[in-house]
Amino acid sequence: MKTRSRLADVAKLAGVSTATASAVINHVTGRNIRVSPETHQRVWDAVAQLGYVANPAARTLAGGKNRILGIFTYGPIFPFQHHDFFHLFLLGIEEEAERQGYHLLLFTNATNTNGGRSIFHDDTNLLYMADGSILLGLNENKDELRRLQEDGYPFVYVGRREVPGVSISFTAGDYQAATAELTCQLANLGHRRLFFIGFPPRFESSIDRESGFIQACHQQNLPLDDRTIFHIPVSDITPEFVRRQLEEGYTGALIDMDVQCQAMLSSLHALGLNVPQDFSIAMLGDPHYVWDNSPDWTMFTIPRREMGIEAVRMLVNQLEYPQNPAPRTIFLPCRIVPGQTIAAPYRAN
Amino acid sequence: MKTRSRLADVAKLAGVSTATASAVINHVTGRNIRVSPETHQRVWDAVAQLGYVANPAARTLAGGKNRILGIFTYGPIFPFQHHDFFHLFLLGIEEEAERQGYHLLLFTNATNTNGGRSIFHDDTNLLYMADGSILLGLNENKDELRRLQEDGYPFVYVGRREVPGVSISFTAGDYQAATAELTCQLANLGHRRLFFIGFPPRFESSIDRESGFIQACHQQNLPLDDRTIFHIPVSDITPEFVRRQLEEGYTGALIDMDVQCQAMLSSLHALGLNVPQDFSIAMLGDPHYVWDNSPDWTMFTIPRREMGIEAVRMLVNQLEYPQNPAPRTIFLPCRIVPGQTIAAPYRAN
DNA sequence: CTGAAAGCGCTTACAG
DNA sequence: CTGAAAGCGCTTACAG
Repeated sequence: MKTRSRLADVAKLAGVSTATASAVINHVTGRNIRVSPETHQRVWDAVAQLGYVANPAARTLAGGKNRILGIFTYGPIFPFQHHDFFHLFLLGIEEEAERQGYHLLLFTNATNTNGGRSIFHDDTNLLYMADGSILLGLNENKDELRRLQEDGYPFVYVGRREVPGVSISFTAGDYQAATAELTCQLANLGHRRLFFIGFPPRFESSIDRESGFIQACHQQNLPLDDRTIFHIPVSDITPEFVRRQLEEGYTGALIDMDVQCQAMLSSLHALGLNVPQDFSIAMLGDPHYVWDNSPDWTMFTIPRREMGIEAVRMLVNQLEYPQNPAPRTIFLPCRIVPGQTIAAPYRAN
Repeated sequence: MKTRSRLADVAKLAGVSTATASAVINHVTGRNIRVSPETHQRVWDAVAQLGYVANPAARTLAGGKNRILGIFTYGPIFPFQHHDFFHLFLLGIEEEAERQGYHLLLFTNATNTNGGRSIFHDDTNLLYMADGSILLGLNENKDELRRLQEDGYPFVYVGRREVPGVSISFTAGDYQAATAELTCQLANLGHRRLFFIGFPPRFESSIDRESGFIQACHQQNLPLDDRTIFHIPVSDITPEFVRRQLEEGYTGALIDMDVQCQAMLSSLHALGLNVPQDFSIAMLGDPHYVWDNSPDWTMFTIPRREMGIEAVRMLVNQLEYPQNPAPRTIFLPCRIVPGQTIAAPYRAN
């Protein structure tokens, strides 16, 4: 087992100082640092002869960047279910990181005492190993994000995140516009009463869908009352619930997730009703799970790959041009998928 | 933007030397290094007060470990196809890395001039950023593996890899045993003539399947001649080819991949024959793609998750007990999936 | 055009 | 029980 050669070895063999060798190897010669072609050649010859390879840790420590982007998720990044939640995000992230010449560091050793993951774990801010980081996942800790921002650590969240008091960078899907668009499509088909089932407005992504719905209701003059917006568990989407809605004159719904949509479907079936003949459903996102007998949902897809790509671009831009006041937030359009679950309302026929 | 505090700051605040602070923070107190409980407490108080987080690059450089495991693949780690090739490997790797307290560094910035990826890139050995690395992927460069081994860099390959002159650590699926088992099952059903379609023995995984087949043929006294083992492209698995094999008396085949198996199936259908009534097929691995009308294949599954887990364990063991002559190679059993594509041979009825 | 030297933030013998 | 000091392998002013 031979020992690795160091920059000093290269310098000695080439008959130059480590400063010169470093400059040559890092291709920073040409402006302030001028090196004769002969010296240049001697350095590269020495590198080749010794099989020199730089130690990235030393480079980092000496103040250079290490061209590593961190990836932090508030949970396992490779979940067990086949339909991998993060896969398309990661695909975009890797694709763009490779293009920009960055490695990816996955922070997996971050389990905190509550069983979740934390950035400020034990005695180490994990993220400082990387030049900057991409954060993903629903269960973020806003205090950590604030601290990160206050520390001046460069990061971008994949998904809109608002933290009171600080502004953080993110790339998000434009759920608001997509939800509004689907709502308008239903209105244009003749629906006059539409209701919404979403999650409590604890997550920005839920807020965006809900506000898209409300916005479209205003625009289309659809009524909003206490039977229009629901934050209820799947178990509450019962046939009784649905019957009540039908009695109120509702002819369609915008629903935020496949599980809820499927529950709605089951309840309609239980009442002997079909989609979209008797009732229209638009799904606000793409399915998380694979269902045996799933209709061809009318929905929008979340631009996961693009969100990953743009997050890397934004972060790299931040790292390489820190003074550049580039946009720190970006909304990417969601593609509307026509599907087969919306139609003109029954009563309108 | 406050500046990060260093170990020296912690030491000063706690009124101790950096050596003591380092020992406390790294939990190495107790044997040679004895620290009073009060000192211990003062150090941790200082850490908390300053929000101290260690710089992993400095740790690495100073000869300490940084608890980072590298992951190197000879191609994108997140391929575009939905049925993600690496997903289950990564799942196992992450799971075990988290358990062992290691982070994961994905080397994505490794594109070489040929469009592939290389470990020794430019003037840097990427892998030295990590304590040790896990390598995956079919298109490895054996020269790089040799150099890595000669440099004494700790790594484990997921999948059997043989490099002339050096012995490298790996975790592999036991394809040989699984192929032999399926061959024996067919023989026990009454098949006396079985043929094999595989890849040219350029990959260890192909060699293992082929030798498992040959071994079982010997054991079961099945004939081996020039129509028994094929390394042919999918396009050559034509009805003509199949008819020829049937004429030679073959009643079943062991085939190394879904694409080839499906081609075989099509050719049989074209001849008006059905599986398994007229012909038996065993698939040597699990499908890579999702097929519209795929039979319930008799096959074996590759223990991807377990291979990932064991690779991490082996690597960590190598890192933490370098003197420990633990097994450097491990073969994990493949699970046989009964399926519906093998049966007693037609002629035997 | 090039070199001597400081310094990045740690760990680890070694000395006491 | 604890500290002073060397050293890991680089980069980067700074001096000439």
